[in-house]
Amino acid sequence: MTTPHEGADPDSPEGRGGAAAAIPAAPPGGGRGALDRRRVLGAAIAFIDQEGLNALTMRRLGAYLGVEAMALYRYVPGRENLLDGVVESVIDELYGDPDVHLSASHGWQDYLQRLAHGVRRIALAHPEVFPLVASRPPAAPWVRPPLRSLRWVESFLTALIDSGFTEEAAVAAYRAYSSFLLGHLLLEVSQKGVKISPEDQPEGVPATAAATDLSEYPTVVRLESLLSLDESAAEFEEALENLLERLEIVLAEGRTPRRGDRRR
Amino acid sequence: MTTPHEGADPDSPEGRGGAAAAIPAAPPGGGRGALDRRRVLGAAIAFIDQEGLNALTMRRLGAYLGVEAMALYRYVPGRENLLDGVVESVIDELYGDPDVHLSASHGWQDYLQRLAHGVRRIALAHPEVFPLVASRPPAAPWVRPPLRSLRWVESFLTALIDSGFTEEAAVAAYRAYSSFLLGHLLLEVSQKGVKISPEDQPEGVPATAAATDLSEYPTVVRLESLLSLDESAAEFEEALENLLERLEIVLAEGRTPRRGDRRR
DNA sequence: CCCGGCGATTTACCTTGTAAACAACCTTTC
DNA sequence: GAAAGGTTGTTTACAAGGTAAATCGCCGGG
Repeated sequence: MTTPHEGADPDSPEGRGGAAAAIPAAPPGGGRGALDRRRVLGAAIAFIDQEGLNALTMRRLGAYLGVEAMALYRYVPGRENLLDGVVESVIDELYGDPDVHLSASHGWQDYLQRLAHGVRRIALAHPEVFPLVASRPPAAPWVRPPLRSLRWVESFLTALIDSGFTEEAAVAAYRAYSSFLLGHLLLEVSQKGVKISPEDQPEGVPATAAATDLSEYPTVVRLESLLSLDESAAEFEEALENLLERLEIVLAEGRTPRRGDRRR
Repeated sequence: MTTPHEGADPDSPEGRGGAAAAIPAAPPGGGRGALDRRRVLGAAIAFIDQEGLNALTMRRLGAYLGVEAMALYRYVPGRENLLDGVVESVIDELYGDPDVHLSASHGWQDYLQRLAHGVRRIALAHPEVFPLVASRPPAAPWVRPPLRSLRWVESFLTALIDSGFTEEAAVAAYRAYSSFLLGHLLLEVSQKGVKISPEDQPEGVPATAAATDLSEYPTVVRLESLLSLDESAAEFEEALENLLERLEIVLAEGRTPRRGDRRR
C-alpha cells in the first residue's frame, strides 16, 4: 500500500535517486571539522526538515551542531539572515538537479516542465522549509517566489524569448508560472504537513471532539472521502499542461496576453 | 497620478465603498468601553495593517488598546489563538461583502467571479495579514486557504454541484480554484508589501550598493521596466477567466478532469 | 618563550509569551 | 446599605529566545 498505484509520484523524495538532495546535511555531532557558513545552513535545513520551522532557535541549532549558539554568529549575521540563507540554499538545489536545465535546449515546453518538476521536488523534499520560500521578502519586487534568484529569472526569460516569445509575453508567462507554482506547491506541501506536524496532539481525538458540528455542511460530509484524496501529482501535471497550452496560444498569436485592447 | 489609468482597480481599497472593511477597527485608545474578543481581534488586524505582522506582540497590542498585555489573555487564550482569530475574522469579512453571494443564483461563473474578487479585495485591504491566511494550518487538510471556513467550502461545492458539475469535478474545481487564488494573491500582496514594508531602510541606497552586479543578467536588466509593471488586476482577471473556461469544458464533457491518457 | 589572532564559550541584557496572585470595581442578594 | 461574588485589568515573576561584549584556549610565527 506504500506504492500509491500504477506509478509512484516521480517528484516525491522516495520516488527518485535523490537528485534534489544536494546537501547531505551531516548528522548532528558529525562534522567535528571546522564550522562554516555552508555547514551551518545545511544543518539548519536538516534541522527544520526534521523538527519543524518553529523548533529552530539559535541555541537549538547550535546544540544540533554540537556548539554553543553564539558560535553560529561567526558565520551568520543573525537569525533573519540565517533564514534567508536557508531559502537560498534550498533553491540552489535546483542547480544540482540533472533533470533541470538552465537553457531551453529541447524546447521551451521541456524547459518549463523540467523546471516545474524540479521545484516541486524541492518543495516535497523540504515541506517545512518551502513556506519560507514563499514568505521571505525577495530582493526585488519582480523576483517572485518560488524562483527567487536572478539567475533563474534570467534563465526563464531568455529561454522563452529565444523560443520566440515577445518580451511582454515572456514576462507575462513568468508571472503566470510563478503564481501557478507557488499556489500549487504551497497547498500541496501544507496539506502534507498537516498530516503530522501541527503541534502533535498525542491524545487520539475521540472522533467527535475536533469536528465542530458537521451537520451544517452536508456536502462537505458527503464528499469527505473525495476531498481527502491526494491527487496532487495529477493536478499539478494537469494545471501545468494547461498553462503550457495557454502559453502556446500566446506564442502562436504573437501578441502580449490575450484581449485586443489598445494600450493607451 | 493617484488614479492609475482608465479604470482604477475595482478591488483596491480606494477603489470602492469599502465593502470589504467590515471591522472599522476603533482607533487606539478609542474604545475605552470594555474589551471583548471582537475588539481585540479587530485591533490586532488594524495593528498588523499599519505596523506589520512582525511588530505584533502581546505587549504592543495591549498598549495599542490602552491596556496591559495580560488583559488580552482574558479574551484570547494566547498568541497563536489570537492569530487564528485574526485569520478567521479577516476571512469572515466575506460575509459582509454585498457583492459576494453564498449561492450560485446567477450561475456558477458569476458565483466564482464574485467570490474570487471578494477574496482579492480582502487580500488587498489587508496585505500584511493575508500571508497568515496562507501559512496558518487549516482545521482539516481539505480546508484549503484562502477559503478557510467550512461554510465557504460547503457553499463552493454545492454551488458547482447544483450547477451540474459531478462531485469529482466540483472537488477538482475547488482545488484548482484555491491554488489559483492563493498563488495569485500571495504574490500580488507580497509585491505590494515590498514597496515599503521590509524593515524600512531609511538611508537612500546609493543606487549601486544593493544591486549585486546585474551585469550577469542582461535580460533581466533590459526587461526591468516590464518586470516592474504592476499588471496584477489584468493578470488576475485573465487567469480567472482561463480557469472558468477550463471548468466550462469539464462541465460540458461531464467528466472529472481530463485524462484519458495513460502517461508513459 | 611570547604573541597576536581565530574560533568558540561565558556572561549579560533586553524582548516576549504567559502563569499566578492581586486589586479595583460592579452586581447581586439579603 | 453591607457582605459576597464575579468580572476585568494590573503587577509580579519567570522561562525562552536573540544577540552584544568580554573572555578563554589554542596554535603557528617571531
